[in-house]
Amino acid sequence: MPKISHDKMAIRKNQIIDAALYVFSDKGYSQTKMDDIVAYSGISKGGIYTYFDSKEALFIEIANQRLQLRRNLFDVIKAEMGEQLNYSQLFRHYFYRVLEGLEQPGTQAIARFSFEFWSTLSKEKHIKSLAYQRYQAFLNDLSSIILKGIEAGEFAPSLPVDDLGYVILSTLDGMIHTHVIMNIQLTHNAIEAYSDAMLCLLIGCPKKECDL
Amino acid sequence: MPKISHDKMAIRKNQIIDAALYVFSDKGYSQTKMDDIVAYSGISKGGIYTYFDSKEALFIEIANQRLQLRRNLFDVIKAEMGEQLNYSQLFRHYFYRVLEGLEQPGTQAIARFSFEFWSTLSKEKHIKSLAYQRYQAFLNDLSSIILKGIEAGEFAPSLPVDDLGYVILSTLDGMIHTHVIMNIQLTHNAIEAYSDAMLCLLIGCPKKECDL
Amino acid sequence: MPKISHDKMAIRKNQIIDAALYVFSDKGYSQTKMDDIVAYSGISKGGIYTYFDSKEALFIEIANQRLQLRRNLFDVIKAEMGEQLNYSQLFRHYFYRVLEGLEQPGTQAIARFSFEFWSTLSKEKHIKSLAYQRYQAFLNDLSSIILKGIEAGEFAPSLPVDDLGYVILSTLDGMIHTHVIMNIQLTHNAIEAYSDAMLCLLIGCPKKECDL
Amino acid sequence: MPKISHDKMAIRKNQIIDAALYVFSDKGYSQTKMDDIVAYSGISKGGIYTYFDSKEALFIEIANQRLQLRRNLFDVIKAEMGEQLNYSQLFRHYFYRVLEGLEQPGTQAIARFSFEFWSTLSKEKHIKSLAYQRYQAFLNDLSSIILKGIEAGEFAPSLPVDDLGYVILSTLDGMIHTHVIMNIQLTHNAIEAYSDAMLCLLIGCPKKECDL
DNA sequence: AATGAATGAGATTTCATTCAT
DNA sequence: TATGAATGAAATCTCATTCAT
Repeated sequence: MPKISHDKMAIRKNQIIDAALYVFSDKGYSQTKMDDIVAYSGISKGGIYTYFDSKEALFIEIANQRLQLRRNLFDVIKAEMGEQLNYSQLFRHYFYRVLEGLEQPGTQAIARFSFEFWSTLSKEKHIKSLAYQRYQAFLNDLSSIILKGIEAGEFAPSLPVDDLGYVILSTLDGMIHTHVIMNIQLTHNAIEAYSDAMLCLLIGCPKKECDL
Repeated sequence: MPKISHDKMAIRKNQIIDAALYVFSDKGYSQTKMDDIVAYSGISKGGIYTYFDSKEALFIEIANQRLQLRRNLFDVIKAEMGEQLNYSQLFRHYFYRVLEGLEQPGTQAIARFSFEFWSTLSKEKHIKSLAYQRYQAFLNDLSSIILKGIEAGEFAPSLPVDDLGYVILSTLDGMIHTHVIMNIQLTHNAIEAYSDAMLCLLIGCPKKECDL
Repeated sequence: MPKISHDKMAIRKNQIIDAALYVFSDKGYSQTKMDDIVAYSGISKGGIYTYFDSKEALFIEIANQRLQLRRNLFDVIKAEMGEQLNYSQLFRHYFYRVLEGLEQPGTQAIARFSFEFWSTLSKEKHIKSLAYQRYQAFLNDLSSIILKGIEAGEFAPSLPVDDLGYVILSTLDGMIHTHVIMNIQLTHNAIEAYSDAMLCLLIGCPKKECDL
Repeated sequence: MPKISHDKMAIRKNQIIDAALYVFSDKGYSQTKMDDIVAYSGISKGGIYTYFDSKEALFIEIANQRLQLRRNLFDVIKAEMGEQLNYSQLFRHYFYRVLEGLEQPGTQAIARFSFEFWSTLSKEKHIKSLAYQRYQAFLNDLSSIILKGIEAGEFAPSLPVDDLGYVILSTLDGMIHTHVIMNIQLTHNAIEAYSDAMLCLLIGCPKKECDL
């Protein structure tokens, strides 16, 4: 019998999350002080620690929400495009959506503090395992779609699906990293080139031909 | 008229660099305290500050040395392989060299603290411009090789060379990032898949064919 | 809605002030480390910084309290002496009070670190303006008393009141400075001579006569 | 048999003194780094320490030179004014010379770092005794002139000459202090008022009359 | 549950002085 | 003598987290 209702707690939690997202975006992860979140959320230090064990926990909550969004993206695209979509187009749309989506306000900032978080804490045991879970979850999504593409006769990769998954996830992150961390302009042509390369991989362009 | 010779000073500088490289690798960039470098190098605090203005300057020196190494890598490969090497093979070798090279002791650690450095400090003006210079330098190297491949009739990319450069540099970083930061196993197959994808891009696999 | 009452906070603030006053007196301003104040007050480093932004702020608080005391001194003397006091006597008492008061325990030490503070930091903008405010406040007090003395027909200075104020404040400080900073014995006769000189000024001893 | 002549050494010493004077004036005593003096003098760190044991010794050398100047001031005034000068005029000239002299370039800066030096180091034994010597030397000069003024029938102080000396030296310092440390404007009227007051003291304005 | 004052272990950099060359 | 690289003991302020109220 909680003294305040679950609804109230959820509202409060969201207030905190929103404030954290805002401040992390503004200052980056390490430069954000708990006091900044206190100031922006209007909730007291103790209040925040009631709902989140640490600054880290706050990030992880945000990261999980973002992960859901990204995992849902294939479904969203499917829904938007309707049934006439083939798998190649699905992937193309996905890459464009993610990379062009970086220009939406706030998105780069989130990517920025996320990269910062992982690279700062990647050595900690519990962070390692968390990263692994996230990767696996995402890889599953990807693999199942690729497999469907293969079943549909559209994809014919010459290498195992999981390895393709590694490449796709990694390189997509790399495209984002160079843009948001190294601050290099990301052009439309680069996005197209990237998509082409990934599609080649999935479709299985004949190596011999390609490589001479 | 220096009190001690330039040689001695160079030796001392290297002592410091070596110690910093060791400690950064061991603890990561932000977790490294100047005291750690002092302890490991056996050189006094003031002594280190005689040669390097800050921890940041120490990192940048290391990063510059690594950049040289990476920029030289194409030449090294050419020299090793002799003249019979074609450009496709040159790139394949390059990708393998970089990615398999991660298994050499110390290499991952260096990548790790480098990612950490850039993601932590990427917002600072002078770091931004440094990142940009490094990117441009590297892009130049890459572009000139791709252009030679085109002249040789081996490459026929369907997109501008600079955009290809962005994709290659970014995605290669991404491959490394996922492995060293997210701690995901990097398989031989993934390296191969990655190389295939990049080669498709350079050779210009016919899009229509590829994408249906 | 403070977690602890305002009273408790005031007590804590005073604890810190007292400790700072003690340590400044003991070691001087620049030789006092925050750690000394921490040790002597028994309050944690962070606790002190909760109440005072810096060592400087701590000094200024002390200095303001002392300023109040000194500004009140004329009133105190009036109250003690009753109505039969004339303005000449008021000033004489004031000079004696201040200069003989230096022999009270702790007073010299306070003067000492105050001189140190001002001479060390006098070039900083915000310190300059602070010094100016303090001077003006004090000058006002002095001027209004001198003016009353004039109205009462007791004083007849031959120069503007503000300039007299400058001389009185400056020279009184000088008397203190020589004693506490240069460590020169301050005799009763010197105090008397000083008072005579200042009184001449206020009363307006005929110049011709004086100067031949 | 010195390897380099005394002349060369004297030149070198002066080079250092000049540089120190310049930098102390520019930055104040505590803010001056030995490296600043090295940079400005063009003489190496070791070189400076060959001639002066410490930063403190450097200040003391400068202070001694200035003391000589100030001690000579009475003679200079006498010489300039010729024999028709009486003692009252001598003192008046002296006060004006010192106080108006503050407007000469560099003079305030010297006063500033001198006050800083003494107030920072006044607690050290050897500094205390140095200050005492300087005071005595100066007091002697002053006393002997006052005595001559008495002999000449011009002065008739009602208090011992040494106490008058204390008052004159102290208050003159105080006038300077308020101007250069507290940054308060020093007016012509204030200087006149100050001179009047001191002259009253020397001439011995009848107390009863003055004080009612 | 909520508050926010208190904690205290750091972390970077400075600089007078020394001394090997 | 002259040089200037090396020393290393400080010293200020930060901030995630706790816990008495």
